[in-house]
Amino acid sequence: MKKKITIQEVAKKTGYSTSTISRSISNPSVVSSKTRVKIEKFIKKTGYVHNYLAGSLKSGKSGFVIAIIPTLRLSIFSDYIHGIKEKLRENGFELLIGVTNYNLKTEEELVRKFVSYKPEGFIVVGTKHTEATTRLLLNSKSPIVETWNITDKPLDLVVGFSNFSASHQITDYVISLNYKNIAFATPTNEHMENEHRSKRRLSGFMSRMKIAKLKTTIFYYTEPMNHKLCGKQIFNQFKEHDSKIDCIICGSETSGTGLISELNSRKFQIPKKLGIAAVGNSDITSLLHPQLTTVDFKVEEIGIIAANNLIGKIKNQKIKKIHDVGFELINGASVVNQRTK
Amino acid sequence: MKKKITIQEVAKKTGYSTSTISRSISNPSVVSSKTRVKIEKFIKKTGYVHNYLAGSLKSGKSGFVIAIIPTLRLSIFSDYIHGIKEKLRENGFELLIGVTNYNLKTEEELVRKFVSYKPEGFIVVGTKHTEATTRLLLNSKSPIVETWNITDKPLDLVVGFSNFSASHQITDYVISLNYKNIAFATPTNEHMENEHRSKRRLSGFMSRMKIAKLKTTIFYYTEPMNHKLCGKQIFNQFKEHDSKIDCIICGSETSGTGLISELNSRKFQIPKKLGIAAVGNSDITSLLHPQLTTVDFKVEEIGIIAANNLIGKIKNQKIKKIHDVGFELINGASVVNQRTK
DNA sequence: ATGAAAGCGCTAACAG
DNA sequence: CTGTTAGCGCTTTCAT
Repeated sequence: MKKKITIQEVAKKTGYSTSTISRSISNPSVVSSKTRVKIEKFIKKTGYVHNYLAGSLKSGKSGFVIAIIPTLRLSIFSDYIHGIKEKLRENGFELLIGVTNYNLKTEEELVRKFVSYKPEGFIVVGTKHTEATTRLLLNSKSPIVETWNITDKPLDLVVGFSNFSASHQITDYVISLNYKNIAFATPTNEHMENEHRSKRRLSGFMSRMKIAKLKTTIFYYTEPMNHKLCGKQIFNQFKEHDSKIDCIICGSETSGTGLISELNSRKFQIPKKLGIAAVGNSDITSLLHPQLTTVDFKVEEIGIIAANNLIGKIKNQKIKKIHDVGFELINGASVVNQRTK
Repeated sequence: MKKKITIQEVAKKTGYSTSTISRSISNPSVVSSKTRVKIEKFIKKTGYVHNYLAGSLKSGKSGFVIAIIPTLRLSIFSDYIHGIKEKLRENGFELLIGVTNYNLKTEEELVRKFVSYKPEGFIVVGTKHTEATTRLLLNSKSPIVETWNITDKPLDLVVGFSNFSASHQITDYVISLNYKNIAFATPTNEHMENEHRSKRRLSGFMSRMKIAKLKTTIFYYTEPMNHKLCGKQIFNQFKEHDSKIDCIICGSETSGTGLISELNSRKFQIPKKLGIAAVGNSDITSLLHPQLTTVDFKVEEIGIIAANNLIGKIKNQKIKKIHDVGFELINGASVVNQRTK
């Protein structure tokens, strides 16, 4: 086992100073090509490995960016991370991921841990945090991007969409199809407690229904991440409900796809006997039949823009504090106009 | 903007030495509780943030583990990462993820970059790497776990399953249901080039078919990550094929779910008019109707065991070099016994 | 249980 | 274009 070789040895053996070695690694263009070639050859020969961590201690630039997400196991979040990661890679930053399981206290613990890594920026999901999280984040003096929601008072930057408007709009669309007895499915309160976004979606629905002067029904599910269970729970409430619901709007892509799957397995005809819509899209919706009518949040784009704006801020560029990426209506066959059917 | 405070200032202001401060942070139990409380209070008050990177430079332990995967956008890989991450977290390691897009040259570049982060271990997908990758990995002197395949000559450790056997077994099962004219769908050669696992799956199919003395048909797809496109391409070849195929085994969960979706959208009855099976499972299969009959690789378990074994090796424990986690047959309704139907 | 001293491996002024 | 110098902030023997 040969001993570890440092930049010092490379310097000694090649006859250059450590600075020149350092430069020829991190900024080759400032070194004469003769020198560079000689050094590179020596490095290749000996298999010297540059210690990035030592460098960042001195330079004060860790190159790390922290992204904190609720879970890695829903495709909306892995697509979002994919967007972030791509943008960071282009700019030479490295990503450290923290997973909260939708728990704000866990988010706090993650932030507490990650500040020790001296990251150059934070990208977090949501605009609601514990006081300690906020303090830690602000104290770090690094740029922060909040995502997946929009607010007029971000900690620093925000890139997202209005969960209220998204829900409002899908409800509006469902109403425009002449559905009259519409239910909204949402996580139970205890599961919403940490998930401000679900509440905003429920509000969006209620608000639009009030305008239409329609009666509202709420169904609940307890396992927001479990497609099948959401589907089953919603179906059970639907079945036992006394008045005749003609459309269910699910508060998430998870519950929406789960419900379609549940109904399919019961050969319950959609949209003939019941319309289904949702707030949120995923790669699954387009594989189901009928395809779910829903609102797509362009999560990868949120990731890309969040990373982009964060990097801009790191580089002291002037960045727009509030970026609303909006959303897009996905017109599936899971609802149909009630007049013309 | 208050200046950054270091361990030195904490030492000075509390009247202790830097060693004591350091200990009370990373190894509190060796410090008297009176001292610890005093220091902790001071830290809380001033918001001092420990610099983890500086510490690891001195201690020689970065705490980083590198995981390299083909993509983050297939749930099999995010579930796998989830398993790894969970185990690492329990043991105080931090995860750095590299994404290859199924390209071995990209894998090489990622490894080249990541060795500079002085990681304490590597977890890679696959047992096939470029020569340079192998050299870099071995040169790093860190433990390495190869995954998703099994080999009797791992670089270091391996945790996986036999792609050949998995494919062999699903073929065996399909044959046992008295299907006679079975096609196998696989990525085109140019897309397999870097993906040894697809070749092994094709071989498993061919081998079992040979034993059964059945004629083989191969269908190809060109975009292994695109569910819908795989499905369409396979369907087109099926439609234009002259002899009457009664079952298609798809080489991946992606193509399998894509094909079911495609057939559903054409109201093509499964398994009545055509049986569908696959090699590989994902969260989508159980939401489709009929549910895909396939082989499940227990990817999260692979992640957990890989991380576990890596950590064991880091801690100089004796770890079994080769760990075959096997696979499990998932019995969906996408195939049916041809005799009794 | 605590302190003093040494230095992990690198980068960044600054000088030439 | 290259070298000299002076640490980055922490951990870790080795003492006491």
